Amino acid sequence: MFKRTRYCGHVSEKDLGKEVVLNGWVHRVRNHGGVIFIDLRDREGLIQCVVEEKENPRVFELADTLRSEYVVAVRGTVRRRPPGTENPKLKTGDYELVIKELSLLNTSETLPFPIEEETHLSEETKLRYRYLDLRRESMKENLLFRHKAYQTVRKVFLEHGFVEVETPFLTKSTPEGARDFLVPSRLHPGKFYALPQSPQLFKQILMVAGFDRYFQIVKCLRDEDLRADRQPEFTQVDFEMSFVDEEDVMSFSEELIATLFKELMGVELKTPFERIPYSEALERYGSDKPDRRFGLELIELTDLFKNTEFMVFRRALEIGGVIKAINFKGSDLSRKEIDELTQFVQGLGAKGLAWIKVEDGRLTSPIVKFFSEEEKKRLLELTQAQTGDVIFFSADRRDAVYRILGNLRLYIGKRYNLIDNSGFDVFWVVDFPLMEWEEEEKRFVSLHHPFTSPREEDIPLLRRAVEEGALEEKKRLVHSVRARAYDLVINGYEVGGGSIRIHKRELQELVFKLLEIPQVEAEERFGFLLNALRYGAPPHGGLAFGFDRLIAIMRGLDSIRDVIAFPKTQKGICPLTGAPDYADPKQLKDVHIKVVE
RNA sequence: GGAGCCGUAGUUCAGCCCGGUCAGAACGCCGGCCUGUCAAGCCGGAGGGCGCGGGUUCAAGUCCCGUCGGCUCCGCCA
Repeated sequence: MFKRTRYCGHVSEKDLGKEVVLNGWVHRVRNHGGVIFIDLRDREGLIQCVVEEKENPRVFELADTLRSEYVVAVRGTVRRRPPGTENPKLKTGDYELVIKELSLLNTSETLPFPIEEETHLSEETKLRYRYLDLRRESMKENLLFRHKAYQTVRKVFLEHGFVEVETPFLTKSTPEGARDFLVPSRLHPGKFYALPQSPQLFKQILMVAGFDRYFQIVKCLRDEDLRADRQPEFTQVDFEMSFVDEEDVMSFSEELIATLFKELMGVELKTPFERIPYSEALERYGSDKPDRRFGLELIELTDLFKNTEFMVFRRALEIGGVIKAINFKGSDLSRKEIDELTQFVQGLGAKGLAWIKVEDGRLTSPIVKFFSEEEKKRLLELTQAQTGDVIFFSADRRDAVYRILGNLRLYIGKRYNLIDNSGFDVFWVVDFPLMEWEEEEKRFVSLHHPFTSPREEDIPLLRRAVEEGALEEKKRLVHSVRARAYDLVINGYEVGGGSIRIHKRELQELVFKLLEIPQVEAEERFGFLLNALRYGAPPHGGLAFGFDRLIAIMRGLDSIRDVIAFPKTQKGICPLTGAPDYADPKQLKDVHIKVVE
């Protein structure tokens, strides 16, 4: 075999007249009788190679047997294509390689699908033949783009004095948060390691150890249901800094993100990024990671309907709920279209979807008869409704209203192409409450994680909450405690989140107490962190970016599967390898596991 | 745990609403022709019984039930 002197995609003006050797895959063959064209492809691109029967009958004969995806080495001379035969669609389209020598390195069976962009393959086919799927231009570009992003991220961290440290994968299960993946211990029958949901505790301990600035590009594992933007194993760009406050972490994050967008895409993001309070995100968009690239904001109507005759609304008010609406302006929806949206919200758990259509300044709707003249008038004012508008209502518990209208808003935005895809909407969500009441478990849970620090001035509220006996008052106190946390949102995706952490043992114990994590359990689960906090833990904070999501957004993709080399299906299966699979009885015996049922 | 969409040649998909030449198209594949194409072209050919299992019916890709798989979403994801 002869060895490559050029990548196919790198052949250029300066190779004219020179002899080069290319190694690659036969992308396509065009046989015209006396002349054969071979599009030869490698990682860097594609170039046309040509052989004429009368010039080189021996090579021609071999070239005639080539099929798609055969692997070959060719030696030949680069020349300018004859005038009029250039291909402007190819980077190398002005040149071609005249083949002098051809070596067949391997054949290929007929492919299950063509290596081209046009065919949209089912996810299972893509993943089963991932090695072929990744030969396709866009998939290859996704991974090469991701590769460049790793390099840029490392460069920015190094410029700012961060130290790269690896943390363990075989570690300890922590309560709260996602379900852990467990690994049975062979040496300790009945005991299990947990795979890390994030390096959270280790990076805090590295701060206590004095490393001051840490980063890691690291896999995290969570055994939860999958989504287009959620895989059981995913990559975080994780960092932590000592002797800093929110501003330091956020401004460093902004520099990192802005550098990525600039160097990889030439996009200038305006820094500092805008900040919006958590409460505003929910009030206006019904989401803590709103897509602000279109309107359709939520309109508050609870007050307007406080004396309503409409039973559906009244019941919502009686349970302390709220009434909100969105106005789909100028949509002039048909009954059929409204039915489709109704079906959508029913899928979210809504009983139905109340709506009003404005026609010739009049309100048309099955529910309008329940409204007084005054209510109708004020409704038109508050929603600024005009002829052609359709207003959708949700009346329920506050969280349900946010969920239903927030998701309906997104659904309409996508369904009716309201989203402005031309740019990137990048902003921080700040002022999260530290905890919220979890009705199902009848206790408070952390919004971020239990190591997030409350604001200094809110700590007294926390202390009073611990003492408070009356639940309603306790809720009021706890809910008014703000966290020193921040989430980064781009185009409606949460791409990062972090906080200033608790660095004093006493405060950490107070938080555990409110979360009703018993002292014994706290000791058992993360006593090692509490212990570390005894020995001079510096104030610290950090953030982690969801690297897969970030890359997907930058590439304009809806699914992170397209930026992961070997992802899993929605059921957590890898069609390429067949994982997960049954274990060999011997292996199970080694790790002291007996499978029941 | 739940909702929705989808599953028909190697691939992408039409046919399903209104059961009865409905088993089709394109690409790919195989053979032939062809000296400038680049999604080459022209001629010819092979290839599936409609994810799987029940049921309804004289008759089922087509209707019903169940099940498996893919996708999207809710729950879940500190």
